[in-house]
Amino acid sequence: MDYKDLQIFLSIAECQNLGRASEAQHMSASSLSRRLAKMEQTLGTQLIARDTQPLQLTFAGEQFRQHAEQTLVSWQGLKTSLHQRVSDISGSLTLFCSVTASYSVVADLLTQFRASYPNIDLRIHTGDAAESIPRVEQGEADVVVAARPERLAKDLSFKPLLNSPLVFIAPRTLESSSLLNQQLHQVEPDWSAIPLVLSESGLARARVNRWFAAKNIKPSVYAQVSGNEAIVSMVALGVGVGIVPEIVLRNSPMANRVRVINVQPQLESFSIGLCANSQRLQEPQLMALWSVVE
Amino acid sequence: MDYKDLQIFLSIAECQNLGRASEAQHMSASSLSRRLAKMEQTLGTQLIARDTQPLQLTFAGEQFRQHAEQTLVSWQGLKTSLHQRVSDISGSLTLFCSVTASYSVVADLLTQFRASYPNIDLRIHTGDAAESIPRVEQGEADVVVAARPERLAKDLSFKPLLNSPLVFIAPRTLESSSLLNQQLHQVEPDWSAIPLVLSESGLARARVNRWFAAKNIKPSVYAQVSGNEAIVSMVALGVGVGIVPEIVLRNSPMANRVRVINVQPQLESFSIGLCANSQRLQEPQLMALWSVVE
DNA sequence: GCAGGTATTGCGTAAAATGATATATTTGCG
DNA sequence: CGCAAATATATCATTTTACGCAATACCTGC
Repeated sequence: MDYKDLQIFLSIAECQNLGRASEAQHMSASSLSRRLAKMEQTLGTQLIARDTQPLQLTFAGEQFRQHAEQTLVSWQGLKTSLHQRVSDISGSLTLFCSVTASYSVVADLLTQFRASYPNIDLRIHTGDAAESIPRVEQGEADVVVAARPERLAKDLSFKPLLNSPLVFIAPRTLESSSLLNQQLHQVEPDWSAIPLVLSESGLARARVNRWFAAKNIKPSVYAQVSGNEAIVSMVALGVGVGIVPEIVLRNSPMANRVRVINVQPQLESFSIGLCANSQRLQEPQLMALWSVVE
Repeated sequence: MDYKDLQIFLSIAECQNLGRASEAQHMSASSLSRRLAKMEQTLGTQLIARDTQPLQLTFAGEQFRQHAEQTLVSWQGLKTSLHQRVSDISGSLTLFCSVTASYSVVADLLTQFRASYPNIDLRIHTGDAAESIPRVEQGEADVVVAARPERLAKDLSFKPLLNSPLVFIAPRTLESSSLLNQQLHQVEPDWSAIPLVLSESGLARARVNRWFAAKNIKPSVYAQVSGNEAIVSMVALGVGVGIVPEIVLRNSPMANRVRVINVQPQLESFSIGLCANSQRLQEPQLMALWSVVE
């Protein structure tokens, strides 16, 4: 039995459904199902009645829930009490990230961070992901969430949080007879005939340029946009094909009006993480943030 | 963090030394060391001061010890409370095993069993391991600890506990000029010239017979003994070469007067475990014992 | 300074967890 | 009643993690 199991169990009990719990825990539902089954096997009792919807705790499950809650509270208490000296460090921290990042990674990060360091005043600024690195270099932000650049300036430190592939997206248009759609159904479409919506600058743009250069193609750029989120919107409107990190797509309300198209070779993945000035990592607030990412 | 980690930590804290803790937990010291290091990394603090002997808890370690104890007590309580219906089953259970088994596997098994089912009166009989299977077949014992036979009678159930290889042992005699020693230092000794001390019967004897038959050798049997423990003693006295399960050797006070010799091919390992009549597994006492072995 | 016991690290192997996919099961609605 | 959507579980390939052994680093007491 693992503390992660306890957390998973509480999450399932709260969500009353594996799917939602799997999102909350950032794990596949199959994994949750198996871990729950294993807990039940360990205890030799059924904890959750599966023949009902929403899921309901059995008597044993209720007992276990109490144990799990109590244990995790004690654990959390221990952790914070051991960090007490640093937990009452105060001050402020300015974090810059894209809107997408603020919805996904940053949201989780903050939950943890606020619990451990309630006295640090965290200010979040959002903007185009391409601006992240410059902002931290120029000291306009203490820390940023950014994709790891090809060559990281040597006075910057990077702490990876997750990977996200860079994908081509096309409008999920109904008129399959459109010129755009005809092109895309070819094995090797004529890219010079396809209007593209690209980032104005930044790592994504650099990778796209390289991808086309490798194929010796001069792409036809319909629009250059600042902010990956806008790319999804424009593609959804049907103006052309765009290229965005998969995580942007996943968090976009337009995601269902757009489809991912497979290309070969695949573009290199983004490694998204925290980035800050190496010297300044000694500052207590930054150390605190760093320590939250285990 | 895992409940096993908590247990390991408590064990280290109690033993004040990794070596003893590793025996108590049936794990290698290196594993304990690594798991302790990982716990400290998780908590971001040192838990045990390594620069002192015996090992001493730091302040954080003391805090953690309290958390661990409290959590494990709560966990143990939960388990027993969920098994309450069966935990107050009473009755008696007769277990037959070899002396060696009673020292090693059975000792641990009993600790667990008594904690979970204090009202079951467990009677232990010890004797030659070769008698185990007959005893359970004839109903003289409710359950036995035995090596898994090649062909298990179909009305018997077997639950493995551990594996132990079957090894050749020779006296660790100082007179390296002895005839026996000269033979054994050959790459392929003349087995017909080496006096052997073997089990009178049982699985070990069957495997030994097969081993020699495969080499087309007629072994020279000096003595046939009932009880593997006696083999070690006789070999220690210098009468010849014996063949015993490694676990018998490890638990023998004669172990240091004897040495293991390598032979090719190696004899097949023993799988040692619990064995009982399949039908009778429905009886509450046997179910209880079975459930203790997770 | 040098044994003897003790903790840690490197490395190859073995076991466990995971996600993607396929399958079974249930729920809700026409 | 039956079909579609949603939900849980099983299977499989892959990755990750834990393990023991052996080699190394470390401390202790003489």
